Amino acid sequence: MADETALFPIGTVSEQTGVNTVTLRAWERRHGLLKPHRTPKGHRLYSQQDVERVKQVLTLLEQGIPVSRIRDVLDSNKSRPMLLQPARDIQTDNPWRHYRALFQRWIRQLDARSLEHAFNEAVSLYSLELASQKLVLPFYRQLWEQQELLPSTAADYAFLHEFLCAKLGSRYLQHNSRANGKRLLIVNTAGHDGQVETLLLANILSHHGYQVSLLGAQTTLDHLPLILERASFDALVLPNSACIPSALSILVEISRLTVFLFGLQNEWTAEAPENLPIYWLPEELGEICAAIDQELAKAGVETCADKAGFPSTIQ
Amino acid sequence: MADETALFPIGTVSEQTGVNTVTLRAWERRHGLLKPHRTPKGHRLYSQQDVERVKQVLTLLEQGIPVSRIRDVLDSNKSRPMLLQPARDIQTDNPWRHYRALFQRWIRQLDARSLEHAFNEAVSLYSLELASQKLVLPFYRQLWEQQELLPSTAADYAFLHEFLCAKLGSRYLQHNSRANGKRLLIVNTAGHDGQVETLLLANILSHHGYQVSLLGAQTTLDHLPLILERASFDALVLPNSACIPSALSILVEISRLTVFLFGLQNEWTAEAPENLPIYWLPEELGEICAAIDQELAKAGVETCADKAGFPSTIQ
DNA sequence: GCATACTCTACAATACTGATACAAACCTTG
DNA sequence: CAAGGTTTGTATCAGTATTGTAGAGTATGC
Repeated sequence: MADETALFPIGTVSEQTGVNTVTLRAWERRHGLLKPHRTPKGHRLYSQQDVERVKQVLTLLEQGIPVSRIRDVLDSNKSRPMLLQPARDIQTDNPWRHYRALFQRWIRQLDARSLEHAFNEAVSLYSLELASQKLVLPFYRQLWEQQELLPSTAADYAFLHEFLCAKLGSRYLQHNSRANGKRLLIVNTAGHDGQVETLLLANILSHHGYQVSLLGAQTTLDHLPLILERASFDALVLPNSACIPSALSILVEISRLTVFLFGLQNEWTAEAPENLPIYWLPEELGEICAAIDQELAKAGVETCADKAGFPSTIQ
Repeated sequence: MADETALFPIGTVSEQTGVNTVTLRAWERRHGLLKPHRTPKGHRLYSQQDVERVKQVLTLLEQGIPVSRIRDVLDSNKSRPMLLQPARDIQTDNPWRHYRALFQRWIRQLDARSLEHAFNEAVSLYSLELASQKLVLPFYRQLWEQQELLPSTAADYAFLHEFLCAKLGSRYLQHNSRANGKRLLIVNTAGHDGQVETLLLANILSHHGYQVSLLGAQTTLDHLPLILERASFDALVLPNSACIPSALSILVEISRLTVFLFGLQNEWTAEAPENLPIYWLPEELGEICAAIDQELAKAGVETCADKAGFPSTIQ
């Protein structure tokens, strides 16, 4: 269990990161890179976040950024979460090229550990939304296409898929355990191929504060009414695929839930029923939360006015 | 028997937990980690909860958290909802009944957060191996069977599957990033159905220190030679399914890798080639690491020698 | 009466602390 | 390109903290 409250002594941090204890102290003394808590007697106590920071420092070092500048780099990114260019060297023009190269390398070598490093760094320097859109998803989809043609890349795809499921699953659980907002049910009716996209969505939403429940590929629309009786949700999120308009309409009418669809729009969806609370999520990942917030706020108002007296879930 | 009110003297606790009596007293005196009841004459009397607490302390110690901090960590967890509740039910007779009930409840309500709490607790009180064997896998398999018959339980299965993938993936990455041992390649040729078992295995092995790379369901035996050229591994771990004896034999001869098979043995495997380094992993999860350690140690010493002599794990 | 437990002090093995020192690598600058 | 300075990782040191264990002396329980 990764307790947020857990604090580690310097030796443990050294083991976990591979940085000499002496060096850790030197970084702190010379550059203030870390400011661990102290015991009353002065022993350093590092939090899990400190450990993460050390790992970030390491990856920046690998890119040839001098230690003395790293603090500025890290702190300036912290204050402006989204868009600041990280260190200069990396990103002469396109920051993602750098990460693409890293991804390529670690995936070819099936090195999950290094791949995780690269992933963490990209996400922490930018954001999950941006990193996904610019790096992860294009890469993943490209491998998927290749894998169908070239058997030699099947392993790359299988490896990345497994990695992304693990990593995104991990973050989803972490965020979700702290989430306190409305309850969303995400159902991946798209099967294996939709797994990564679904997990990504779950990540974004739980990070934003929604309490997300995730259902895997064995569920179909038919099951949903039964499920919705058992637990109360504020909205339903579905992939476009395997959504039969009529079935969906009926579902919405019965459940009186707001439904969000994600993925590419296809024919029928252009003519989606207008009088039902069915919405398309924007393709831009960064806009998804705002879109849901907005519709749910509206729905929240309507609900009270419209169907006053009814419990928010169906009966 | 074994009511929750049972109280043990310090020696018994020491035996049950492996912690020296002197140490237990020191923990109490120096850090107030435990506050056992006392007889009128001052002898310590520990409850079952105290014993559990000691075990929690041990797992935190393993993570490198200093004894002096552990009290805070445990107490801050206590203030959070789930963690302390089990106290009574757990140990009446069968601790797993308690968790089965919790699992049932949280799965029915699709409540990932509570489910995670229950999972964490079971794993930290016992071990992943034990919790998997006694609780998680039986539960998972039961749902799998039900789900084929009763459509109403399809969601339960889909939910648990997704949860386990996320949770096990998360722990796997965490362990793996600290692992420093030999490199293992686990390939899940079994597809969706093998995902949880494979992740479980990856967890156990990476926790034990092996550097584990994980390949998902798109890989077949045919791909492996290509893959093995790109990255070096010390051994290969495969599910029994989809293993054609002849193909496997050839693969082993070419790659000169030790291969471990997991899952139920089927017909052909009884007659597995005896002169090749192909071994079955024991069904008992707790014994898997030892088995691999043993074979790899042997292989390491007499790499190219003839290992016809020892049929230990095969069979 | 013998095994077990109690308290308290002591001790050895680590681990951590700040400070200083030094060599190698990386810069300026002339 | 050479001289001189700076940066950075590591080594060392003396002093202190932490932590498991040992022992002495005494009390309890079956």
